[in-house]
Amino acid sequence: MPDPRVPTGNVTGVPQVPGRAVGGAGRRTTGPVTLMDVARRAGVSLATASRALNGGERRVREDLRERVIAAAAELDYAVNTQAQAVARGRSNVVGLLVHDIADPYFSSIAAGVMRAADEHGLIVTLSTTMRQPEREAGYVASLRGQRARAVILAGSRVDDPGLAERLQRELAAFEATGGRIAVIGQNRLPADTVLVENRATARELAVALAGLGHRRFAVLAGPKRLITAGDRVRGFTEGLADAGIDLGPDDVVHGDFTRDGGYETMHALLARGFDATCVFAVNDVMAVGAMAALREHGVRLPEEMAVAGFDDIATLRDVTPALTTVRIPLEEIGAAALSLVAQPRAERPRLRRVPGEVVLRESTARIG
Amino acid sequence: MPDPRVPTGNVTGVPQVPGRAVGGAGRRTTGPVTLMDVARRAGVSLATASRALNGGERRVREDLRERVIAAAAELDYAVNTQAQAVARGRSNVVGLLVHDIADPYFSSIAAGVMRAADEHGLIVTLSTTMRQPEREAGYVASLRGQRARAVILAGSRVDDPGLAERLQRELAAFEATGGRIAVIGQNRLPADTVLVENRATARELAVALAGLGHRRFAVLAGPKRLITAGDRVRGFTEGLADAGIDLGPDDVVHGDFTRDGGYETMHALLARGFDATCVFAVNDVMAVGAMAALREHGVRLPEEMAVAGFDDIATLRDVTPALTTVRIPLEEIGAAALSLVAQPRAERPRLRRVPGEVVLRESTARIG
DNA sequence: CTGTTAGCGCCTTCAA
DNA sequence: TTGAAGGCGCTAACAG
Repeated sequence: MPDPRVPTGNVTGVPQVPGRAVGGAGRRTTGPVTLMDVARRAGVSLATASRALNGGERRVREDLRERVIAAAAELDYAVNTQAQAVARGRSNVVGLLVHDIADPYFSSIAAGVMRAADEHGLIVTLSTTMRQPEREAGYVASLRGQRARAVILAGSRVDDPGLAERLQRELAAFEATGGRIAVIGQNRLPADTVLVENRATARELAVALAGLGHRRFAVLAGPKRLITAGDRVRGFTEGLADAGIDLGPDDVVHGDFTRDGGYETMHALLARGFDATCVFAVNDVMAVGAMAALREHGVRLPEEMAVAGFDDIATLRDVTPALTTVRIPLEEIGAAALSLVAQPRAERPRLRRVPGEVVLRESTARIG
Repeated sequence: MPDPRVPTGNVTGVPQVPGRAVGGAGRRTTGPVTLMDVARRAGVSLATASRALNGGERRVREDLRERVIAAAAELDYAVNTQAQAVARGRSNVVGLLVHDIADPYFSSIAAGVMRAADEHGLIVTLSTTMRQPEREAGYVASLRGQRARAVILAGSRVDDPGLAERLQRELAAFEATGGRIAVIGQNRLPADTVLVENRATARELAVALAGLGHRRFAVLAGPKRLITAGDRVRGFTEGLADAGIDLGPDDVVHGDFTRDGGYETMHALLARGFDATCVFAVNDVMAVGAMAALREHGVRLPEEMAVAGFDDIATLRDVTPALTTVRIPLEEIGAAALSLVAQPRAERPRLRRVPGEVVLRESTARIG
């Protein structure tokens, strides 16, 4: 159960919700069953009913306790969590902020968050920026209004000082009201962070690809301001340098962080002409788009062109040729982020490093 | 903005949250800024402040209104939506119930729900059953506790009278407290429904495949109790019958509704031996799993075996050979469901029919 | 148009 | 252990 304190109702199977009339002095309205109703039916006070139902410490006599629980079940009572939150000053909801929930990267993270939230008895509200990072701050403000217990920022940080400052202020305000914060991706905010080793693993990937005999590369780099994308490009460049390979500015082309982004930049590259044996797309979804574009141009994969991605998206593991990529444990990352915010705040921000793993598959054949 | 009534704060850019001391009689606590603080700073009453900030109808003098808004901005005030909901008796949250958010079918629907929710100023809380339909009722109860404005059931209905009855009772209770309900998929619940024409379109698909010359089929049917899966199998069987083709019980094998389900049942089928030129998997994710299994067995696609799926998952549009499938407008379905629950309840449940569209691609070559 | 005053449903001291 | 009562932050009559 998501929250053990919430009576599931219907234990007795008596569908008594509409038109119930309690005790001698029935309630006037037909609105939701309230704790008052339960208390009256059980013949106890409001306070006792509250303690019996919620009671962290069991300081209520057993028979009364049972009567209250029975009454709650009979009336199909469900505690008003909003009122509970107002009275207690804090709620049980965690806000999850993503750029696009249809993107498998985010939906995998979300799955992990949901699983962990369930275990912790927390409720998750979802917000999507529609890939407009400038909306993040507004959502954090909204979550502060909801008195959310925590917020998880799953989207990549953005290279924009103005935005970052506005977001930081909003986060500070959120935290000032007792909210917890976790960031997934980069360690650029003074908050608990699940750091994905984009740069280091992209570097390993480059070395591995060079080891396969590739010497000339093109990079589909994603949006310029997205730090996740930038880190991957940087790491990749470094890895190539390790192998004595130089990546010219013309070899790096920018575009959207989506399938269509990969498709279009690949098309542009093909139209312009380029000299490489291997294309690195900074995420799998783009890589798949690039593969489609290459095929349309009659380029045979992997013989005539190698392609590598990043993330190891589960749904994409069956594309052909199988995609060389970096495995990122997205679901675990989501779960880890939720665990962080479920814990009380530490003195210093916690940092959880998550390594990636290079996975060489058929899309990058050995050459030379 | 998600909710125009929620002041975004930080309009002035004064980071005044922690340690503010208002007017002569500063507040004792350092807790969240309250409407009372705003009212005091603006020199108006609580009611006026409330009206100025929320004011559906603008019945507050302009200068006062401005003073209140300025005060709110200076204090970085964010209305406590929980308290608001308690006072008003209803909240702005909609519960979205899916089986698995990592499944692209559900994440696409979720994307549509999010987009529409944003337009309507509603907040979405996500719940996942982890593919255990018996958990649905519990989540509806939890949403009743949250005083959610509505719930959207995105997962397939299940063929289980006991479960259905428990869910119905829970939904009735939810509705009795003023909640709205929308169901995606089958029209088996007395609630607004976005009906996906699984059966009719599966039938069309079968006819189309028969038109390609196929005469012997195998069906990866998914779980027995999942009605979405069942409807697709039924429609497909009917379509074959239209073409004078009989589908024997041995030609239909059950398994999970996932990629691995498709992979494993296909493997089982191959191990057992079967006589078909075309495999129909009841969703795309399973179809991709089946393709992987076929390849492992050295079966060439599509020459030696045709494969068809269902849903037209965007992320899977680039598999090779391109997958024949039925296009379902998942995002629009999600948006439609949200629109239904955003409207006031009608006398009779609304029904929105969503047709699918057969998309023939390379995975099902013409034979004969 | 503005302010006063009850609530909304629940939790939680504070006495008993 | 139990109950009465005040308070959480906000809204919505109801008077002015």
